[in-house]
Amino acid sequence: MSRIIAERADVIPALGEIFRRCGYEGASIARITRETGLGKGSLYNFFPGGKEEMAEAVLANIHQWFEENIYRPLETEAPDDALKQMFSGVSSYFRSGERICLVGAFALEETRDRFSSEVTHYFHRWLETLAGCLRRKGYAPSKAKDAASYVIAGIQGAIVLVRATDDAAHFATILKTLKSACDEPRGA
Amino acid sequence: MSRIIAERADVIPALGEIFRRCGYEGASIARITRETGLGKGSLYNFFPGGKEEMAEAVLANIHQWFEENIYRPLETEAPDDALKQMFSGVSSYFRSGERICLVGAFALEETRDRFSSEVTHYFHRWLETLAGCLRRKGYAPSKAKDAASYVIAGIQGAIVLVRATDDAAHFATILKTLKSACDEPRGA
DNA sequence: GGGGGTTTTTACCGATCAGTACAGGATTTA
DNA sequence: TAAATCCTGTACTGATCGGTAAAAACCCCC
Repeated sequence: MSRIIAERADVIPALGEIFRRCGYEGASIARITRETGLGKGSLYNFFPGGKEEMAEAVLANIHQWFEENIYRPLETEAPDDALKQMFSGVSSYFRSGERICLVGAFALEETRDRFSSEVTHYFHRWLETLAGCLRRKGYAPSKAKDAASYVIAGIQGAIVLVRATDDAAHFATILKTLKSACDEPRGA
Repeated sequence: MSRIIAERADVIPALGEIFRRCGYEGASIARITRETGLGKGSLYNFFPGGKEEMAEAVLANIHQWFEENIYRPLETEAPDDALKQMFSGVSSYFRSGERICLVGAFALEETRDRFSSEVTHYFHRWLETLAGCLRRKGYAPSKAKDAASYVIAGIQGAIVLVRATDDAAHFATILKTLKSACDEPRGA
């Protein structure tokens, strides 16, 4: 290990994986120190606000990733390209459902209240950028909104299903169906 | 309150709601005693195995409900009726997403490992009975399996989305789209 | 080779965790 | 009514929780 073992930014991804694996309550400080290799002092030096600040930093980091890799393409690129990027990006980001969506998990946990603004922001941005993309693709505004929530729910549910059944194959088939549903909108 | 305030069976639904609200780790014994009104002694009298046995009882209770109200109709009734029952039953059971699916939540939590057999059983039964129903409706076997996982993922994701956005309206529109997707199978 | 400031280690805090032990109260049985 | 059994409130255990404080180690610049 080099001189400075870790900076604050270097710890955040590791924190993210711990929160993913254990949830917010299950990620005890003792566990975090053990798995990051950082002592309590270092942790509270990086994150004076304690565990809550750690989780906020992780959520901000996640949001930034989605902003750059998912939302921005949905806003700026050609609809079909953007959709393709979204599905492939999401598939590799969540490792076919073996890596859970921390924001979705937080939405189900009790911690939902604590981080409600981050959680709602994440999903609102996703909903609005995806709906915008579908509008540009030719969807009527209200259909675009419905389809966006439909697709995002499908992705979140695919993660749940993969974790529950321990069968990552579900993920690809579900996303494929979602993608084709985007391409051939049906009447509601 | 009557002579015997509560029997074991009476406590289980209350336990279920607490686990739903707080998760497994977040549902402390102190909290359970407070919200059920039962003392520690009574709780450990009903559930000698402690919190783990409480959660198992809740999961068994949930599974039984789905077995009777969702899976059995899917197996025995006419496909279209069974599907209708499933969607309306699920919608009222999860109160349009405002009540989460405890099994799905456990699948995302760390507790997944502890209750993995119950979690996988719940989803496997749902997958197999729904796929069977779709086969009887005319789906090819492999299409039926894919559609079943697609629909169940959609339902689970709808719950996540409702909780995240605090907008229960998503639930009905997503389930409506899922239902129409069952009625008009598209090519994959 | 020192200061001076910043990390990091370590011990410690009160609170809470799940679970146990047991005594006293209530109920049932005789 | 008396005895036996069952139920339940309460106090307690050791462990762990998140967080703090201060001393020790470290680094950079002079």
